[in-house]
Amino acid sequence: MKRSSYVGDLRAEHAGQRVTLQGWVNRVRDFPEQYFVILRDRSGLAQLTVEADSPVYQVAGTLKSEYVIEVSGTVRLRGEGQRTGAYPTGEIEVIPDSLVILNRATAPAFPVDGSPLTASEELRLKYRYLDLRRPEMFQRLKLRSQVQATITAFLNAEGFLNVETPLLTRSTPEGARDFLVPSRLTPGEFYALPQSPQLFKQLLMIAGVDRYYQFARCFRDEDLRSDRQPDFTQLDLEMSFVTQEELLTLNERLMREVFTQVLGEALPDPFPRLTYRQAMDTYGSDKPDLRYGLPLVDVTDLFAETGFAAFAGAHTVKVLATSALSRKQIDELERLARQNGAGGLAWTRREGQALTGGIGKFLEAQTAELIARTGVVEGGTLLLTAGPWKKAVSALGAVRTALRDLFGLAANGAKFSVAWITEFPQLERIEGDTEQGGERWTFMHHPFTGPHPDDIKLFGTSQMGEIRAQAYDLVLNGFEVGGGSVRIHDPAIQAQMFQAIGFSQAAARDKFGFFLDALASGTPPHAGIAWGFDRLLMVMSNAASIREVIAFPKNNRGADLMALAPSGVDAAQLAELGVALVGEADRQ
RNA sequence: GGUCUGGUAGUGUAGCGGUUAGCAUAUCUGCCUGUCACGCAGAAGGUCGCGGGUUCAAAUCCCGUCCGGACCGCCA
Repeated sequence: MKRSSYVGDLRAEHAGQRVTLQGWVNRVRDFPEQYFVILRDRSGLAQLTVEADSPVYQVAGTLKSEYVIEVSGTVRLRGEGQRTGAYPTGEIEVIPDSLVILNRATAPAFPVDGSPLTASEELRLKYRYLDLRRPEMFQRLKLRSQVQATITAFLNAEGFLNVETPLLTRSTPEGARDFLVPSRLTPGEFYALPQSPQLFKQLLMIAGVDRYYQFARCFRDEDLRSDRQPDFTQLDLEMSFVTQEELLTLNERLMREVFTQVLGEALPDPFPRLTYRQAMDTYGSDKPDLRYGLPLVDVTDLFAETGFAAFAGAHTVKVLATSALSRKQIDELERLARQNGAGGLAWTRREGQALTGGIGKFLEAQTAELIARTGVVEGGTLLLTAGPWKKAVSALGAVRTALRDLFGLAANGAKFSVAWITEFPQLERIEGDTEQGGERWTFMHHPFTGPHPDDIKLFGTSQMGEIRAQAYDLVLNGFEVGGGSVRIHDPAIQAQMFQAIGFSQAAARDKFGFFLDALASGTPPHAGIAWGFDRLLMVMSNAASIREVIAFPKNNRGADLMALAPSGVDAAQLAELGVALVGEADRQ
C-alpha cells in the first residue's frame, strides 16, 4: 500500500480524508472502550483511535511499543475537550479500518517514545538505531543535511566544482598519525587514509580547476575528545588567483548564508578579526569564546619590583578579575591551570581598597593599580599566572573558559559569536629537543602554508619564530570550526620552508617528490580552507559532543560500540596481507 | 602515558560497615467510558562491573583490574 502522507503532517483540514500511514507504534493506551495507538514516523506523532466495534480491534490489542505497522483509515476531527495542543496533530485522530503488523519488536532497551531521555550515552551508542528514532536525533541528522545542501548550492553558484579525492592514498604531512591500510597486491606496503585532501586539492589548482570543494572524510589516529573523532568530515575548499582577503570574504558570505538559511540567525558583516598574538594575549586561546568578555589583563610591569619572587622575574604576568570564589573553587581552578602548563595559580581578594588573602600581602605597593586596571569588584577574586608568555596566557585562558562554565557567562551574550584568527606563526619551536644545542622547528599549520611576504627575509635567522603565516582559523563560540592558508606556490620559498623545518632536499623528494614536480609545472597562486563540518554542526545545534551530530560515531576510545569495531581478524586474512601480529611485549 | 570522575533489576537512580538492597520507569497479569509521559491494583525482575583484601559482618572501607565520561599530553 502506498503511504498517503507522513504521520506528523495531518491537520484538522484533513478531516474526512482517507489516509494510509506507516510507522512505529510509539505507545498504546488501553481503555475499556478503545485503544489509543500513537503512531510515529520521522515527521512526528498521530493518534489512531480503535473503538471496540472496529474491525481492527483484535489486532490493535496485540500491538506493543516499536512494532512497525501500516494503517488505512479516515481522519476525524476530535470531539470538543478531546483535542490537545501538546503536539501538532492533537486536533485529529485517525479511525483505521485496516491495520497490518509489518514487523514485531522486542522491548527497546531504553524509551524512544518522547519521554525524557534517561539512557546513558554508552547504551545509546550500542543501540544507535533506536537512539536515532528519537526526534531530537532525527532533527540533528536533518540539520546536517540542510547545512550540506545550503553549502553545496552556494558554492555551485559561485562556480566551485565538487571533486572527490582518494581515500586510499599516501601519507600526507598534516602532523597526526596516519591510519594505515596494508596492501595485498604489494605486500609490505601500506596505503594511508587521508588526514585531509591537502595535496590533492592543491594539485587540482595546479590542474586548473580554479575553484574546488568537497565534503571530505578525513582520518587522524589520535586520542579522541568530546569535539574530536578519528573519522570526521570537513568541508574542504580551494581557490586559485585569490588573495587571503578574497578567500575570507567568500567564506564569510557562505557562513552567513548557512546561518540565515538554516537557523535564521544573522552573523556580523564583516566577521571580527583578531591576530593570533591578540587572541592569545587577551583571551589566552587561539580559539577564544567571544560571547563574553573577561579579558586577561597584563600586569607584568607591576610585578617587576615586587618581593614576590615567583612573579618578579617572570616574562609575563596576567590577571583575571572575577566574582567571589570559594577556596575550593580556587583550588579546582589551580589544578586546571597547572594541567595547562602554569606553575600555579596565584589569587587574592578585594576587600575595600585592600587585597587580602593569597598573595595579597606581597602586593601592597601595587594594590591600587591592580584594582584600577582589573576593575575587580568588592569581594571579587583576582587570579594570576606568571611565566613564559605562552604558558602564562594559555593557562589563564583555560581558567577563563572554566569561569565561563562555572558562572554561565556565555548565556547572556550573542547566541553565536564568530571571528577570524589571523597571522598564526609560520613555525613553532620543538621543545625539549635541543640536540647539539641547535633548536629545531616545525610547521604550525602544514609545510605548504605561505609565509607573510614581509617576513620571508627572516627564514634562516634567529627570528624564525616571528615569521607570520598567511594562515587563518575560523572560530565560533570557542571552537575552531575552520582553518586554512594561502599556499606556497613558489618552489624557492617551498625550499626555504623545508630547510627551516629540517627537511633535507632528499627527504622532501622522497616524501612528496610528485608534489614538488607539480609545483614546478606552473602553479597558480592559491588559497584554501577546511571547515570542521561535524564541529560546526555541534555548535549550531548546541550539542555537548561531536558524537551527537554524527550518525554512527566512535566513543572515547575510538570504538564503535554497536558494530564492535575495531575487531580482530582471522589468520587467513592477515596472511593474505602479509601482516603478522607481534605480542604485547614486543610493542613499543 | 597522565589527572579527575562514575559503574547497584531492562533502563535511570537511592543506600556509603549490620536493610528482606529502596524508588521511578519499562515488562507481564487484571481492572478502569476519551487518554495524550493516561490512571489503579498485583506479579516477576538484582552474582550491587570483576578479582583479591580488611572485618564477627562489605553494595558500603582498602588494593588491583575491566568498562563509561571529561580534561592534559597528542591532534587544528
